[in-house]
Amino acid sequence: MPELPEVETTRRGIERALRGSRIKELRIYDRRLRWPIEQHLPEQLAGQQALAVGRRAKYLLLNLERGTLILHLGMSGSLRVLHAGAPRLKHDQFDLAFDSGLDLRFNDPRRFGSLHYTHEDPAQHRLLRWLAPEPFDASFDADYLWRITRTRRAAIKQVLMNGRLVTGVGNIYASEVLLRARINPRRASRRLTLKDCARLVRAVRTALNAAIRAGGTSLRNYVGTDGNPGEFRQKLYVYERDGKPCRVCGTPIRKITQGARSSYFCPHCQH
DNA sequence: ATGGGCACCTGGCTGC
DNA sequence: TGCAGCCAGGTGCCCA
Repeated sequence: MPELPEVETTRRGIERALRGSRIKELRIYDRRLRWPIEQHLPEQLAGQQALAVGRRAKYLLLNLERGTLILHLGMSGSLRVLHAGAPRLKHDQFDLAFDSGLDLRFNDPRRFGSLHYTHEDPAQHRLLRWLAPEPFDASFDADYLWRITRTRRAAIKQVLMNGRLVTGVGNIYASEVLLRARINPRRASRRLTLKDCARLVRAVRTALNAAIRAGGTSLRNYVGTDGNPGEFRQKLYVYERDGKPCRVCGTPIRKITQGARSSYFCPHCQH
């Protein structure tokens, strides 16, 4: 479910609510996430203060005094900040209870999410080590995109979705970004010009920024930490708009399948 | 090295 | 109403 804007919206909500408070208890309701939650995690976390909440790609990083919690929302996960004792709902997987009287609750119907803990530099964790630069980092620029696409035959949509090449862009925003950059999702990556790469970098940043400002996109499960849905859905140009008129030129939006995922594009605006 | 396909899991919707 | 089939926001891993 969540791509970078939803994860960033979640990060901001959590940080505001939890920064500085101390973990009382990790209550695990179901350890069977994408990787089973480590058995002895509760003892390791109890008593630690939450110093800050960071983000790397779509991972949330909860900085504690002695280590870092690495949390991924998967396809259908969401985090909410609740008052202690709030009734449990179906698919609640764990609660991180704080001494402030607030609980951080993870709900994830499909259980594709994950929770890890490390005492080391989280950037060196096996799940984070290979990730591409952050989209808002200066190192993610037209030259970078041009360089990594020179020898690739894969469609540009696939490159946007590959976390080792580009981070933060998932299936919704890949289509949205390509519309904004006026590039057809099927274009072979190595056929991109330097100017295409420059437009693409700008499009990634503007699309992600606009979605963050709207609190993310809610389609099925996603809610922010306050329980409210994101409002970017109304601003989508192409995603799940097949057959509807392009907001730029009026041509019907087309839907195709790439790598078993749906792509949406305007056959008139994108080449 | 690259890229394609599968796997993990539950639920909602469609169409017979 | 029931049920089969398909689809859904991610990504690690195996194989050619």
